[in-house]
Amino acid sequence: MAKVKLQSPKGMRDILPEDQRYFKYILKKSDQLLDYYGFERIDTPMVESVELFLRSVGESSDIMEKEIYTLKTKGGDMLALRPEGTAGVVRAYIENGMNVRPHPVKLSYWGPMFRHDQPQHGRYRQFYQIGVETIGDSSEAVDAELIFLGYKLLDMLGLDNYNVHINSLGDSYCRPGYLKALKDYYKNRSKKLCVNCKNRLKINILRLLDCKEAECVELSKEAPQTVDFLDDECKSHFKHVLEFLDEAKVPYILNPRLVRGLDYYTRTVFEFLPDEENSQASVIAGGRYDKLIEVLGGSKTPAAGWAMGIDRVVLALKEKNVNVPEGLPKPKVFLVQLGEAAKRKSINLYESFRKAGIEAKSSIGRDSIKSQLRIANRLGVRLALIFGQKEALDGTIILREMDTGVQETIPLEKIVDEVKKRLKN
RNA sequence: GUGCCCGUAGCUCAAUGGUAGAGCACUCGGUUGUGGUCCGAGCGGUUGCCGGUUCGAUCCCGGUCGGGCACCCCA
Repeated sequence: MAKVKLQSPKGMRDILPEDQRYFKYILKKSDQLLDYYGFERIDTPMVESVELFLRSVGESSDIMEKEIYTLKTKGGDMLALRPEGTAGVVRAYIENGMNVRPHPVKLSYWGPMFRHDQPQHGRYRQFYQIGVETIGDSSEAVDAELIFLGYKLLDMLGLDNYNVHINSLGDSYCRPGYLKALKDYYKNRSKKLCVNCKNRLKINILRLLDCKEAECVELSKEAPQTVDFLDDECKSHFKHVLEFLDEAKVPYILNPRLVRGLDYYTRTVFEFLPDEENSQASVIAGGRYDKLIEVLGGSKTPAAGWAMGIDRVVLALKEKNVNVPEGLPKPKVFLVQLGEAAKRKSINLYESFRKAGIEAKSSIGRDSIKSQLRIANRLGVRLALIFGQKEALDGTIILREMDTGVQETIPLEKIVDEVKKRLKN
């Protein structure tokens, strides 16, 4: 068999130890915030039936048309790697009869998502999201709270350069009227559209609005806007959401051309984009999806939510040089062990430092004192403890101040206290 | 999926149409059980992979895989 160099699949990468602290940091902050706001954690499978996404995300969405990872089981079921989190959470809500819980049901999740897309800066085929869903409440306050939380979370993470772009898509009562107006508008102008948009005209007309082709952008400027077609209820809903945001001092930008790539959104849709102009790297996106639960077989239940791209947040944290805590606390003490007897006794000694809450390190496999002290030095510990044959026999240990090289022999039973004392100064 | 750029040791890079080096990193040593600086040694690459041109290719050509960027789209 030919030796083939193994590598991770395209667009999928390893998250190495030195990057784990970013994930830890982001997850910790989001837990702090979301716990307080009453979001309960839910985990759903990374694989679901294709049908679920077909019905939720939408057949004509790019996700279903070209990005979905599908697989056939040995039993013949068609499954898909989840491209996003909401569908699975809603499925779980219905399947587990969560409609009998007090509403709204507030759920949060995090985990890998999969899209077969062309990898690029901040875009991977396996990427990580944190998401929240508030199910069973149609009020404006929910939309506003979600947006506020997104804003707050970014702020807590040390990212304050994001704006909320917001729009309302209307609902099943008023959207048809809008879509018709849009269709009429484009009907006479279809010749000017790009190839893609000509296709969109038939399949998913809303998406014409966020095409980036120059001619299409030009046309969309004059196109009818969703807000002008909202019925009274939708209009009032949108207005109130904005009022809430004003009150909460969340800066937002009304963007009539903001539509989302997923079919299930109704009324409020929003995206968090960085300040820089023309940046498309949205880091949080979401909206209201009052129809989705019905579509997936539940009873009529309004809901809203968002998802945050963790990988993009990590990039932003690095770019902004945000101070992210080390993954492991810096060790204060290094335990040098020489010879069998010392190594045997070291296990308990090491453990007594852990119990005392003192960060210690050792390198149990190494024999020479030289290489062990080298490591101690590299780790930047303040104290080295030298524990050899002789000391193991005498029941003592040598305590060395790394800065000065000054050493002292201490009775073994007093060493933890002595280290504690010295670390205080 | 499309276009442009890229692919030499873990990292950063060098080199020549005749099969490759440096720095850093890593391991070890420089007196018996003592680090940082210094010195020395070692480890480490079928030059991403496959094929073509050639007497000969890491360098030329094609393909492929992977990466970067832009587009499409999106978190």
